[in-house]
Amino acid sequence: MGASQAKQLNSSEPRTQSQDSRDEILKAAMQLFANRGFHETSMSEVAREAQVSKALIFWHFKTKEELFVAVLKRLLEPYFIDFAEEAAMDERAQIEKLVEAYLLFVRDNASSVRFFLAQMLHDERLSESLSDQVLKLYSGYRAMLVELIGRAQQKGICARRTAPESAAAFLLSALNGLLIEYLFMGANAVDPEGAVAMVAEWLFGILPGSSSTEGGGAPAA
Amino acid sequence: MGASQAKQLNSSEPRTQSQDSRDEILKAAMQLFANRGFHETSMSEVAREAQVSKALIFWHFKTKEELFVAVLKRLLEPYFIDFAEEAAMDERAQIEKLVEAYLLFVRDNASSVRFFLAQMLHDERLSESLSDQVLKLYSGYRAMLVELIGRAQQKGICARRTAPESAAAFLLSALNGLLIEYLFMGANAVDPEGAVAMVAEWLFGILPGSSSTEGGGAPAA
DNA sequence: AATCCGGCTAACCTTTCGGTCAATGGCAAC
DNA sequence: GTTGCCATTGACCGAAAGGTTAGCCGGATT
Repeated sequence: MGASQAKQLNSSEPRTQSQDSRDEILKAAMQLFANRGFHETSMSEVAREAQVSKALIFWHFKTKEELFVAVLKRLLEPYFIDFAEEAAMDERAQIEKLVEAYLLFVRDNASSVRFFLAQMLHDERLSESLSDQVLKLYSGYRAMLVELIGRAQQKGICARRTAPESAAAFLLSALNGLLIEYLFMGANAVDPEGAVAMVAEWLFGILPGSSSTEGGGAPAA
Repeated sequence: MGASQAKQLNSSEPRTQSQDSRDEILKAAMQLFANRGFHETSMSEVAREAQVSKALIFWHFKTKEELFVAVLKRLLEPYFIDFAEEAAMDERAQIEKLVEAYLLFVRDNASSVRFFLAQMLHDERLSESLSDQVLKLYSGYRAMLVELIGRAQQKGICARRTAPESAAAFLLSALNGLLIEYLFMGANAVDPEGAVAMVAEWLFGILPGSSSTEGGGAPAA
Protein backbone atom coordinates (compact mmCIF):
# COMPACT_ATOMS: atom_id res chain seq x y z
CA MET A 1 0.00 0.00 0.00
CA GLY A 2 2.02 2.91 -1.21
CA ALA A 3 1.18 6.09 0.48
CA SER A 4 2.86 9.22 -0.63
CA GLN A 5 0.66 10.64 -3.31
CA ALA A 6 -0.41 14.11 -2.44
CA LYS A 7 -1.18 15.81 -5.66
CA GLN A 8 0.42 19.19 -5.63
CA LEU A 9 -2.18 21.74 -6.39
CA ASN A 10 -1.11 24.91 -8.02
CA SER A 11 -2.54 27.68 -5.94
CA SER A 12 -2.95 29.60 -9.15
CA GLU A 13 -5.79 27.36 -10.25
CA PRO A 14 -8.86 28.05 -8.15
CA ARG A 15 -9.84 24.40 -7.77
CA THR A 16 -13.56 24.25 -8.17
CA GLN A 17 -15.60 21.86 -6.15
CA SER A 18 -16.06 19.78 -9.27
CA GLN A 19 -12.35 19.12 -9.36
CA ASP A 20 -12.54 17.94 -5.80
CA SER A 21 -15.01 15.21 -6.59
CA ARG A 22 -13.15 14.32 -9.75
CA ASP A 23 -10.07 13.89 -7.65
CA GLU A 24 -11.85 11.77 -5.13
CA ILE A 25 -13.10 9.53 -7.90
CA LEU A 26 -9.66 9.22 -9.41
CA LYS A 27 -8.17 8.36 -6.06
CA ALA A 28 -10.71 5.63 -5.40
CA ALA A 29 -10.44 4.27 -8.92
CA MET A 30 -6.67 4.24 -8.66
CA GLN A 31 -6.77 2.09 -5.60
CA LEU A 32 -9.36 -0.31 -6.92
CA PHE A 33 -7.94 -0.68 -10.41
CA ALA A 34 -4.44 -1.21 -9.08
CA ASN A 35 -5.48 -3.82 -6.57
CA ARG A 36 -8.08 -5.71 -8.53
CA GLY A 37 -7.63 -4.82 -12.16
CA PHE A 38 -9.87 -3.27 -14.74
CA HIS A 39 -12.49 -5.90 -15.36
CA GLU A 40 -12.81 -6.88 -11.72
CA THR A 41 -13.58 -3.37 -10.63
CA SER A 42 -17.11 -2.10 -11.09
CA MET A 43 -18.19 1.47 -11.41
CA SER A 44 -20.50 1.01 -8.46
CA GLU A 45 -17.56 0.02 -6.32
CA VAL A 46 -15.65 3.07 -7.41
CA ALA A 47 -18.67 5.19 -6.61
CA ARG A 48 -19.04 3.68 -3.18
CA GLU A 49 -15.35 4.05 -2.41
CA ALA A 50 -15.31 7.63 -3.59
CA GLN A 51 -18.58 8.36 -1.77
CA VAL A 52 -20.27 9.80 -4.78
CA SER A 53 -23.08 8.59 -6.97
CA LYS A 54 -22.29 6.34 -9.88
CA ALA A 55 -23.84 8.84 -12.24
CA LEU A 56 -21.37 11.47 -11.19
CA ILE A 57 -18.53 9.28 -12.37
CA PHE A 58 -20.14 9.14 -15.78
CA TRP A 59 -20.54 12.86 -15.66
CA HIS A 60 -16.81 13.28 -15.20
CA PHE A 61 -15.71 10.43 -17.46
CA LYS A 62 -17.66 9.35 -20.47
CA THR A 63 -16.94 5.66 -20.09
CA LYS A 64 -15.22 3.23 -17.77
CA GLU A 65 -12.28 3.05 -20.12
CA GLU A 66 -11.83 6.79 -20.06
CA LEU A 67 -11.66 6.67 -16.30
CA PHE A 68 -9.16 3.88 -16.57
CA VAL A 69 -6.76 5.74 -18.81
CA ALA A 70 -7.03 8.76 -16.57
CA VAL A 71 -5.99 6.53 -13.71
CA LEU A 72 -3.12 5.10 -15.72
CA LYS A 73 -1.91 8.57 -16.45
CA ARG A 74 -1.93 9.53 -12.83
CA LEU A 75 -0.27 6.30 -11.72
CA LEU A 76 2.50 6.91 -14.20
CA GLU A 77 3.44 10.28 -12.74
CA PRO A 78 5.99 9.07 -10.20
CA TYR A 79 7.77 7.25 -13.00
CA PHE A 80 9.06 10.41 -14.50
CA ILE A 81 11.93 11.01 -12.21
CA ASP A 82 14.96 12.60 -13.68
CA PHE A 83 18.19 10.84 -13.08
CA ALA A 84 20.24 13.95 -12.53
CA GLU A 85 23.55 13.02 -14.03
CA GLU A 86 25.93 14.43 -11.57
CA ALA A 87 28.83 15.41 -13.70
CA ALA A 88 31.17 15.13 -10.77
CA MET A 89 30.95 11.36 -10.69
CA ASP A 90 32.95 9.12 -12.91
CA GLU A 91 31.18 6.70 -15.20
CA ARG A 92 31.38 3.81 -12.83
CA ALA A 93 29.73 5.70 -10.04
CA GLN A 94 27.08 7.01 -12.41
CA ILE A 95 26.25 3.55 -13.67
CA GLU A 96 26.06 2.19 -10.17
CA LYS A 97 23.83 5.07 -9.22
CA LEU A 98 21.59 4.37 -12.20
CA VAL A 99 21.28 0.71 -11.36
CA GLU A 100 20.57 1.46 -7.76
CA ALA A 101 17.96 4.03 -8.73
CA TYR A 102 16.20 1.46 -10.84
CA LEU A 103 16.06 -1.06 -8.05
CA LEU A 104 15.08 1.40 -5.38
CA PHE A 105 12.34 2.73 -7.57
CA VAL A 106 10.98 -0.71 -8.13
CA ARG A 107 11.06 -1.38 -4.45
CA ASP A 108 9.25 1.83 -3.58
CA ASN A 109 6.63 1.47 -6.26
CA ALA A 110 6.26 -2.25 -6.28
CA SER A 111 2.49 -2.29 -6.33
CA SER A 112 2.07 -0.02 -9.30
CA VAL A 113 4.94 -1.65 -11.13
CA ARG A 114 3.25 -4.98 -10.68
CA PHE A 115 0.01 -3.52 -11.85
CA PHE A 116 1.51 -2.00 -14.97
CA LEU A 117 3.38 -5.14 -15.84
CA ALA A 118 0.30 -7.30 -15.49
CA GLN A 119 -1.77 -4.82 -17.39
CA MET A 120 0.64 -4.60 -20.28
CA LEU A 121 1.03 -8.32 -20.46
CA HIS A 122 -2.64 -8.93 -20.36
CA ASP A 123 -4.60 -6.23 -22.08
CA GLU A 124 -2.57 -4.97 -24.96
CA ARG A 125 -5.50 -3.16 -26.44
CA LEU A 126 -6.56 -1.32 -23.32
CA SER A 127 -3.10 -0.14 -22.44
CA GLU A 128 -1.59 0.90 -25.71
CA SER A 129 -0.79 4.39 -24.55
CA LEU A 130 0.57 2.95 -21.35
CA SER A 131 2.89 0.64 -23.22
CA ASP A 132 4.09 3.50 -25.34
CA GLN A 133 5.01 5.61 -22.38
CA VAL A 134 6.64 2.83 -20.45
CA LEU A 135 8.58 1.86 -23.50
CA LYS A 136 9.76 5.41 -23.94
CA LEU A 137 10.95 5.54 -20.36
CA TYR A 138 12.62 2.23 -20.79
CA SER A 139 14.53 3.12 -23.89
CA GLY A 140 15.54 6.41 -22.38
CA TYR A 141 17.06 4.56 -19.48
CA ARG A 142 18.74 2.14 -21.85
CA ALA A 143 20.18 4.98 -23.91
CA MET A 144 21.75 6.49 -20.82
CA LEU A 145 23.30 3.17 -19.96
CA VAL A 146 24.66 2.70 -23.45
CA GLU A 147 26.26 6.09 -23.43
CA LEU A 148 27.78 5.67 -20.00
CA ILE A 149 29.19 2.28 -20.82
CA GLY A 150 30.62 3.59 -24.04
CA ARG A 151 32.36 6.40 -22.22
CA ALA A 152 33.63 4.02 -19.57
CA GLN A 153 35.09 1.76 -22.21
CA GLN A 154 36.86 4.66 -23.88
CA LYS A 155 38.34 5.68 -20.57
CA GLY A 156 39.46 2.12 -20.03
CA ILE A 157 37.75 1.69 -16.68
CA CYS A 158 35.43 -0.91 -18.09
CA ALA A 159 36.47 -4.53 -18.19
CA ARG A 160 33.91 -5.69 -20.70
CA ARG A 161 34.74 -5.15 -24.30
CA THR A 162 31.36 -6.09 -25.68
CA ALA A 163 29.50 -3.50 -27.65
CA PRO A 164 27.92 -1.02 -25.26
CA GLU A 165 24.51 -1.82 -26.71
CA SER A 166 24.87 -5.49 -25.91
CA ALA A 167 26.27 -4.82 -22.48
CA ALA A 168 23.45 -2.42 -21.69
CA ALA A 169 20.89 -4.88 -22.98
CA PHE A 170 22.28 -7.63 -20.83
CA LEU A 171 22.46 -5.36 -17.84
CA LEU A 172 18.87 -4.30 -18.34
CA SER A 173 17.82 -7.89 -18.62
CA ALA A 174 19.44 -8.63 -15.34
CA LEU A 175 17.64 -5.69 -13.78
CA ASN A 176 14.34 -6.80 -15.16
CA GLY A 177 15.02 -10.26 -13.89
CA LEU A 178 15.60 -8.84 -10.45
CA LEU A 179 12.38 -6.92 -10.85
CA ILE A 180 10.28 -9.95 -11.45
CA GLU A 181 12.14 -11.88 -8.80
CA TYR A 182 11.24 -9.09 -6.46
CA LEU A 183 7.62 -9.08 -7.52
CA PHE A 184 7.26 -12.77 -6.86
CA MET A 185 9.58 -13.52 -4.02
CA GLY A 186 9.12 -10.34 -2.10
CA ALA A 187 11.55 -7.98 -0.53
CA ASN A 188 13.70 -10.52 1.26
CA ALA A 189 14.87 -12.17 -1.93
CA VAL A 190 16.50 -9.19 -3.56
CA ASP A 191 18.93 -6.75 -2.07
CA PRO A 192 19.81 -3.75 -4.18
CA GLU A 193 23.27 -3.44 -2.71
CA GLY A 194 24.22 -6.95 -3.60
CA ALA A 195 22.90 -6.58 -7.09
CA VAL A 196 24.77 -3.36 -7.62
CA ALA A 197 27.95 -5.01 -6.45
CA MET A 198 27.40 -7.93 -8.78
CA VAL A 199 26.78 -5.68 -11.72
CA ALA A 200 29.85 -3.67 -10.88
CA GLU A 201 31.92 -6.79 -10.70
CA TRP A 202 30.59 -7.92 -14.02
CA LEU A 203 31.20 -4.62 -15.76
CA PHE A 204 34.34 -3.33 -14.14
CA GLY A 205 36.24 -6.21 -12.70
CA ILE A 206 36.50 -8.33 -9.62
CA LEU A 207 36.73 -5.67 -6.98
CA PRO A 208 33.48 -5.51 -5.07
CA GLY A 209 34.59 -2.53 -3.08
CA SER A 210 33.89 1.13 -3.48
CA SER A 211 33.60 2.87 -6.79
CA SER A 212 36.71 4.99 -6.44
CA THR A 213 38.96 2.26 -7.74
CA GLU A 214 40.48 2.85 -11.10
CA GLY A 215 41.69 0.65 -13.88
CA GLY A 216 40.33 -2.79 -13.16
CA GLY A 217 42.24 -5.44 -15.05
CA ALA A 218 40.39 -7.92 -17.15
CA PRO A 219 39.41 -10.83 -14.95
CA ALA A 220 40.12 -13.49 -17.55
CA ALA A 221 40.00 -17.19 -16.79
CA MET B 1 -20.78 -33.37 -36.11
CA GLY B 2 -19.42 -34.27 -32.75
CA ALA B 3 -16.20 -36.10 -32.29
CA SER B 4 -13.72 -36.77 -35.01
CA GLN B 5 -10.88 -34.49 -34.13
CA ALA B 6 -7.76 -36.53 -33.90
CA LYS B 7 -6.77 -36.57 -30.28
CA GLN B 8 -4.32 -39.30 -29.54
CA LEU B 9 -6.04 -41.74 -27.30
CA ASN B 10 -4.28 -44.23 -25.15
CA SER B 11 -5.64 -47.52 -26.30
CA SER B 12 -5.67 -48.61 -22.68
CA GLU B 13 -8.36 -46.17 -21.69
CA PRO B 14 -11.54 -46.65 -23.66
CA ARG B 15 -12.30 -42.93 -23.97
CA THR B 16 -15.97 -42.45 -23.51
CA GLN B 17 -17.83 -39.91 -25.55
CA SER B 18 -18.10 -37.82 -22.43
CA GLN B 19 -14.35 -37.44 -22.41
CA ASP B 20 -14.52 -36.19 -25.94
CA SER B 21 -16.78 -33.30 -25.09
CA ARG B 22 -14.84 -32.59 -21.96
CA ASP B 23 -11.77 -32.34 -24.08
CA GLU B 24 -13.42 -30.06 -26.56
CA ILE B 25 -14.50 -27.78 -23.75
CA LEU B 26 -11.03 -27.72 -22.29
CA LYS B 27 -9.54 -26.93 -25.65
CA ALA B 28 -11.89 -24.03 -26.24
CA ALA B 29 -11.49 -22.72 -22.71
CA MET B 30 -7.74 -22.96 -23.03
CA GLN B 31 -7.74 -20.77 -26.07
CA LEU B 32 -10.13 -18.22 -24.69
CA PHE B 33 -8.64 -17.97 -21.23
CA ALA B 34 -5.16 -17.67 -22.61
CA ASN B 35 -6.06 -14.98 -25.09
CA ARG B 36 -8.47 -12.93 -23.04
CA GLY B 37 -7.99 -13.92 -19.44
CA PHE B 38 -10.30 -15.30 -16.83
CA HIS B 39 -12.71 -12.50 -16.15
CA GLU B 40 -13.03 -11.47 -19.76
CA THR B 41 -14.07 -14.91 -20.89
CA SER B 42 -17.67 -15.94 -20.37
CA MET B 43 -18.96 -19.44 -20.08
CA SER B 44 -21.27 -18.79 -22.99
CA GLU B 45 -18.30 -18.00 -25.17
CA VAL B 46 -16.60 -21.18 -24.14
CA ALA B 47 -19.76 -23.09 -24.91
CA ARG B 48 -20.09 -21.54 -28.33
CA GLU B 49 -16.45 -22.13 -29.16
CA ALA B 50 -16.64 -25.73 -28.02
CA GLN B 51 -19.96 -26.22 -29.79
CA VAL B 52 -21.71 -27.54 -26.74
CA SER B 53 -24.40 -26.16 -24.50
CA LYS B 54 -23.41 -24.01 -21.60
CA ALA B 55 -25.12 -26.42 -19.24
CA LEU B 56 -22.83 -29.21 -20.35
CA ILE B 57 -19.84 -27.25 -19.20
CA PHE B 58 -21.36 -27.02 -15.77
CA TRP B 59 -22.01 -30.72 -15.87
CA HIS B 60 -18.30 -31.38 -16.44
CA PHE B 61 -17.00 -28.63 -14.18
CA LYS B 62 -18.83 -27.46 -11.13
CA THR B 63 -17.86 -23.82 -11.46
CA LYS B 64 -16.03 -21.48 -13.77
CA GLU B 65 -13.07 -21.51 -11.46
CA GLU B 66 -12.87 -25.28 -11.57
CA LEU B 67 -12.76 -25.12 -15.34
CA PHE B 68 -10.07 -22.52 -15.07
CA VAL B 69 -7.78 -24.56 -12.88
CA ALA B 70 -8.29 -27.54 -15.17
CA VAL B 71 -7.14 -25.34 -18.01
CA LEU B 72 -4.17 -24.15 -16.01
CA LYS B 73 -3.20 -27.71 -15.32
CA ARG B 74 -3.34 -28.61 -18.96
CA LEU B 75 -1.48 -25.52 -20.05
CA LEU B 76 1.25 -26.36 -17.59
CA GLU B 77 1.91 -29.79 -19.05
CA PRO B 78 4.52 -28.77 -21.62
CA TYR B 79 6.44 -27.11 -18.82
CA PHE B 80 7.46 -30.40 -17.36
CA ILE B 81 10.22 -31.25 -19.70
CA ASP B 82 13.09 -33.15 -18.26
CA PHE B 83 16.45 -31.71 -18.88
CA ALA B 84 18.18 -35.01 -19.42
CA GLU B 85 21.56 -34.35 -17.94
CA GLU B 86 23.80 -35.97 -20.43
CA ALA B 87 26.63 -37.21 -18.33
CA ALA B 88 28.92 -37.09 -21.29
CA MET B 89 29.00 -33.32 -21.37
CA ASP B 90 31.18 -31.27 -19.12
CA GLU B 91 29.66 -28.72 -16.83
CA ARG B 92 30.10 -25.85 -19.20
CA ALA B 93 28.25 -27.57 -21.98
CA GLN B 94 25.53 -28.61 -19.58
CA ILE B 95 25.02 -25.11 -18.30
CA GLU B 96 24.91 -23.73 -21.80
CA LYS B 97 22.42 -26.37 -22.73
CA LEU B 98 20.29 -25.50 -19.75
CA VAL B 99 20.30 -21.83 -20.56
CA GLU B 100 19.49 -22.48 -24.16
CA ALA B 101 16.68 -24.83 -23.20
CA TYR B 102 15.16 -22.10 -21.07
CA LEU B 103 15.23 -19.56 -23.84
CA LEU B 104 14.02 -21.93 -26.51
CA PHE B 105 11.20 -23.02 -24.31
CA VAL B 106 10.14 -19.47 -23.72
CA ARG B 107 10.24 -18.80 -27.41
CA ASP B 108 8.15 -21.84 -28.27
CA ASN B 109 5.60 -21.27 -25.54
CA ALA B 110 5.56 -17.51 -25.52
CA SER B 111 1.81 -17.16 -25.43
CA SER B 112 1.23 -19.40 -22.47
CA VAL B 113 4.24 -18.03 -20.65
CA ARG B 114 2.82 -14.56 -21.08
CA PHE B 115 -0.51 -15.76 -19.87
CA PHE B 116 0.91 -17.39 -16.77
CA LEU B 117 3.01 -14.41 -15.92
CA ALA B 118 0.11 -12.02 -16.25
CA GLN B 119 -2.13 -14.33 -14.31
CA MET B 120 0.28 -14.75 -11.44
CA LEU B 121 0.97 -11.06 -11.27
CA HIS B 122 -2.65 -10.18 -11.33
CA ASP B 123 -4.79 -12.72 -9.60
CA GLU B 124 -2.86 -14.12 -6.73
CA ARG B 125 -5.90 -15.71 -5.23
CA LEU B 126 -7.12 -17.47 -8.34
CA SER B 127 -3.76 -18.90 -9.25
CA GLU B 128 -2.33 -20.07 -6.00
CA SER B 129 -1.83 -23.61 -7.19
CA LEU B 130 -0.38 -22.27 -10.39
CA SER B 131 2.12 -20.16 -8.52
CA ASP B 132 3.08 -23.12 -6.44
CA GLN B 133 3.82 -25.29 -9.41
CA VAL B 134 5.66 -22.64 -11.34
CA LEU B 135 7.69 -21.85 -8.29
CA LYS B 136 8.57 -25.50 -7.88
CA LEU B 137 9.69 -25.72 -11.46
CA TYR B 138 11.65 -22.57 -11.04
CA SER B 139 13.51 -23.64 -7.95
CA GLY B 140 14.22 -27.01 -9.50
CA TYR B 141 15.85 -25.28 -12.39
CA ARG B 142 17.76 -23.03 -10.06
CA ALA B 143 18.97 -26.01 -8.02
CA MET B 144 20.35 -27.65 -11.14
CA LEU B 145 22.19 -24.47 -12.00
CA VAL B 146 23.62 -24.13 -8.54
CA GLU B 147 24.91 -27.66 -8.57
CA LEU B 148 26.42 -27.37 -12.01
CA ILE B 149 28.13 -24.12 -11.21
CA GLY B 150 29.46 -25.57 -8.01
CA ARG B 151 30.96 -28.53 -9.83
CA ALA B 152 32.39 -26.27 -12.50
CA GLN B 153 34.06 -24.15 -9.87
CA GLN B 154 35.58 -27.22 -8.24
CA LYS B 155 36.92 -28.35 -11.55
CA GLY B 156 38.37 -24.92 -12.12
CA ILE B 157 36.68 -24.30 -15.45
CA CYS B 158 34.63 -21.49 -14.00
CA ALA B 159 35.96 -17.99 -13.91
CA ARG B 160 33.53 -16.60 -11.36
CA ARG B 161 34.36 -17.25 -7.76
CA THR B 162 31.08 -15.97 -6.38
CA ALA B 163 29.01 -18.39 -4.37
CA PRO B 164 27.20 -20.75 -6.76
CA GLU B 165 23.89 -19.64 -5.28
CA SER B 166 24.55 -16.02 -6.06
CA ALA B 167 25.84 -16.78 -9.50
CA ALA B 168 22.82 -18.92 -10.27
CA ALA B 169 20.50 -16.25 -8.94
CA PHE B 170 22.08 -13.60 -11.11
CA LEU B 171 22.04 -15.87 -14.10
CA LEU B 172 18.38 -16.62 -13.56
CA SER B 173 17.63 -12.96 -13.25
CA ALA B 174 19.29 -12.35 -16.55
CA LEU B 175 17.23 -15.11 -18.11
CA ASN B 176 14.04 -13.72 -16.69
CA GLY B 177 14.99 -10.33 -17.95
CA LEU B 178 15.43 -11.78 -21.40
CA LEU B 179 12.07 -13.42 -20.98
CA ILE B 180 10.23 -10.21 -20.36
CA GLU B 181 12.23 -8.44 -23.02
CA TYR B 182 11.07 -11.13 -25.37
CA LEU B 183 7.48 -10.83 -24.28
CA PHE B 184 7.42 -7.12 -24.93
CA MET B 185 9.77 -6.60 -27.79
CA GLY B 186 9.04 -9.73 -29.72
CA ALA B 187 11.24 -12.29 -31.31
CA ASN B 188 13.59 -9.94 -33.13
CA ALA B 189 14.91 -8.39 -29.96
CA VAL B 190 16.31 -11.51 -28.33
CA ASP B 191 18.52 -14.15 -29.84
CA PRO B 192 19.14 -17.20 -27.70
CA GLU B 193 22.53 -17.89 -29.20
CA GLY B 194 23.82 -14.46 -28.37
CA ALA B 195 22.51 -14.70 -24.86
CA VAL B 196 24.10 -18.09 -24.34
CA ALA B 197 27.39 -16.73 -25.55
CA MET B 198 27.13 -13.78 -23.21
CA VAL B 199 26.34 -15.97 -20.26
CA ALA B 200 29.22 -18.25 -21.12
CA GLU B 201 31.55 -15.34 -21.32
CA TRP B 202 30.38 -14.10 -18.00
CA LEU B 203 30.71 -17.42 -16.25
CA PHE B 204 33.70 -18.99 -17.90
CA GLY B 205 35.84 -16.33 -19.39
CA ILE B 206 36.23 -14.30 -22.49
CA LEU B 207 36.13 -16.99 -25.11
CA PRO B 208 32.88 -16.69 -27.02
CA GLY B 209 33.18 -20.00 -28.83
CA SER B 210 31.25 -22.78 -27.19
CA SER B 211 33.06 -25.85 -26.04
CA SER B 212 31.29 -28.76 -27.63
CA THR B 213 28.09 -27.75 -29.29
CA GLU B 214 28.10 -25.95 -32.58
CA GLY B 215 26.80 -22.44 -32.40
CA GLY B 216 26.34 -20.24 -35.39
CA GLY B 217 26.90 -16.85 -33.88
CA ALA B 218 24.40 -14.44 -35.29
CA PRO B 219 25.46 -10.85 -35.14
CA ALA B 220 23.65 -8.91 -32.50
CA ALA B 221 20.92 -6.59 -33.72
C1' DA C 1 -37.47 37.82 -8.50
C1' DA C 2 -36.70 35.02 -12.30
C1' DT C 3 -33.45 32.55 -14.90
C1' DC C 4 -29.70 29.77 -15.88
C1' DC C 5 -26.29 26.41 -15.34
C1' DG C 6 -22.70 23.42 -13.28
C1' DG C 7 -22.59 19.75 -10.03
C1' DC C 8 -24.93 16.03 -8.36
C1' DT C 9 -28.30 12.13 -7.43
C1' DA C 10 -32.05 8.27 -7.29
C1' DA C 11 -34.14 5.45 -10.12
C1' DC C 12 -34.21 3.07 -14.13
C1' DC C 13 -32.78 0.48 -18.48
C1' DT C 14 -30.63 -3.24 -21.15
C1' DT C 15 -27.55 -6.80 -21.43
C1' DT C 16 -24.90 -10.33 -19.85
C1' DC C 17 -23.13 -12.87 -16.27
C1' DG C 18 -22.51 -17.53 -13.59
C1' DG C 19 -25.34 -21.02 -12.49
C1' DT C 20 -29.74 -24.25 -12.13
C1' DC C 21 -33.25 -27.45 -13.57
C1' DA C 22 -36.53 -30.35 -15.62
C1' DA C 23 -36.62 -32.86 -19.48
C1' DT C 24 -34.68 -35.84 -23.18
C1' DG C 25 -32.00 -39.05 -26.42
C1' DG C 26 -29.14 -42.96 -26.55
C1' DC C 27 -27.41 -47.06 -25.03
C1' DA C 28 -26.17 -51.08 -22.16
C1' DA C 29 -28.11 -54.44 -18.83
C1' DC C 30 -31.73 -57.11 -17.60
C1' DG D 1 -39.44 -54.02 -23.81
C1' DT D 2 -38.35 -51.95 -19.91
C1' DT D 3 -35.32 -50.02 -16.82
C1' DG D 4 -31.77 -47.07 -15.53
C1' DC D 5 -27.89 -44.37 -16.10
C1' DC D 6 -24.94 -41.19 -18.68
C1' DA D 7 -24.53 -37.30 -21.47
C1' DT D 8 -26.76 -33.38 -23.12
C1' DT D 9 -29.96 -29.64 -23.88
C1' DG D 10 -33.06 -25.25 -23.92
C1' DA D 11 -35.27 -22.51 -20.98
C1' DC D 12 -34.85 -20.07 -17.11
C1' DC D 13 -33.10 -17.27 -12.81
C1' DG D 14 -31.43 -13.51 -9.75
C1' DA D 15 -27.65 -10.55 -9.56
C1' DA D 16 -24.74 -7.33 -11.22
C1' DA D 17 -22.65 -5.13 -14.91
C1' DG D 18 -22.14 -0.47 -17.71
C1' DG D 19 -24.71 3.25 -18.91
C1' DT D 20 -28.90 6.77 -19.24
C1' DT D 21 -32.40 9.98 -17.79
C1' DA D 22 -35.09 13.18 -15.49
C1' DG D 23 -34.82 16.09 -12.12
C1' DC D 24 -33.00 18.45 -7.71
C1' DC D 25 -30.08 22.00 -5.60
C1' DG D 26 -27.58 26.21 -4.83
C1' DG D 27 -25.01 30.05 -6.38
C1' DA D 28 -24.11 33.46 -10.01
C1' DT D 29 -26.35 36.55 -13.73
C1' DT D 30 -29.81 39.37 -15.41
